[in-house]
Amino acid sequence: MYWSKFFIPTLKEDPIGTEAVSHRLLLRAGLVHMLTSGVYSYLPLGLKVLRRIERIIREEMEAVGARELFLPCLHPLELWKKTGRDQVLADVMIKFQDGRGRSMCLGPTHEEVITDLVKDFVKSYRQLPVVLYQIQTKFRDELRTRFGIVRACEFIMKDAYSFDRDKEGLKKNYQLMFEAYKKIFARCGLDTLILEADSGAMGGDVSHEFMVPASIGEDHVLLCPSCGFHSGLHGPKEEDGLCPQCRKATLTKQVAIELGHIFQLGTKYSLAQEAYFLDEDGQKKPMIMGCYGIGVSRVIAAIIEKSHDEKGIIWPRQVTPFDIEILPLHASGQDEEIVTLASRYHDELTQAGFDVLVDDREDTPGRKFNDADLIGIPLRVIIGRKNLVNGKVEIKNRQTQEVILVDKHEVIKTLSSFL
RNA sequence: CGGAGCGUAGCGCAGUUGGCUUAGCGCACUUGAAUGGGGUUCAAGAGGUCGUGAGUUCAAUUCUCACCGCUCCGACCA
Repeated sequence: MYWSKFFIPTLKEDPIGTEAVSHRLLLRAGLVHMLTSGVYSYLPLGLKVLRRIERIIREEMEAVGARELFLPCLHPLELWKKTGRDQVLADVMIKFQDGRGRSMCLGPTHEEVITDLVKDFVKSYRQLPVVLYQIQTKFRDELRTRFGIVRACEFIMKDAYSFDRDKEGLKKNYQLMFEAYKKIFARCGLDTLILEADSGAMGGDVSHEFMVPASIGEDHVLLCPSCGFHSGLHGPKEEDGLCPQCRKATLTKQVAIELGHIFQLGTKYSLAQEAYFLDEDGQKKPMIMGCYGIGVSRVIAAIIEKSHDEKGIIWPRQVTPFDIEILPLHASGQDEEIVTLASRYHDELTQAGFDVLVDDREDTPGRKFNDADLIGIPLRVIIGRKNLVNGKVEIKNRQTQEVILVDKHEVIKTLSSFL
């Protein structure tokens, strides 16, 4: 891919009103664009990151037997009245009347919709368990949006739902999701803290949150600097309380971003919406449900919060929009060898399975270097006269800043060895 | 939803004690030239309902009011 054809509108200056590093870099690196408060467009580069994360999520969901589907975001309010959540979530629900006078809402979550769907098809214990997921836009009327895409009115969520015949089945699926979540966040290059949590408006009894400590966020965790013990604010009440595990240090309050939340819902929805099945013994029973959410757009923000420097983003390998960026430093098409070499590397590296971006803009080296640091592609190939006179090309690691000079014929081989 | 601040070109900002005749600056953009390893330089351009509406006034981008929008703090939040 060539920069001139990809649409990467980078910003030289920090946009006003961007407190969070991730918010600032998302805008500056041309990943997202704000339409209005809490509503963002994903530009090609940002969408590419989103797709990489989604791919990881899909692989791990499929690996635990969850099947993807796609639910509507337009919901009849009638459905929500069955569970009473039209009241519980009244503050965040975006409601309106359509042209036919129907009361509708934009889905803030999908328990009601999935339950309505599953109950129509699943009638027997023989059909259970059923585990379904989607990656979908959610709508919440947030009065106070914060930190760019961290707390937005419209955002992307992966939500999965399990339906089992009994509690044992639920626990098994819950455990599978629990492990899948650990893998997903690890593959995204994130260290998560897992906390037992409140079920809140979702209902049910067991629930876990997956948090990433960051300099910004809307949640807090209590951390022990000595043994690593951590807890939500529901555990030890005192912020400065002695660590209940090692008793060597006092707990400190740490701001964190909540990326995932899983719930053992039980029968809350199946009872309210009459999602029953006939069990082996001929008895009509409510399905036992679980639900499992990941704030996909929020994952992007968390990754940037955790992986950047003063110059820009540093993408972890698994989620980077491109694997390699090639910088031909040439005077507007005047240096044929450099231009040719850049396109040859592009073709051969693409052939070798890399996702490659060539900064083919007719711009000064300074701007190309700065933009390259900003968008944070892990590996950079710099082709310039300076080294080419000795038959050399420079390869630079974005994270370590490490630079190696390689023979211009060895570039593909050297980069392939990094894969 | 309470408190505070802000709204002038794509972005970041000056400015107007109400009139100064054609509202500026930096970056970005267009054209030309030079440069070509860390946001290079020079020249010439293009780009504006001064957030919206009403009021006061001979005259409003400037004053007053209302509304809209954005940001921050708080409340809220799976």
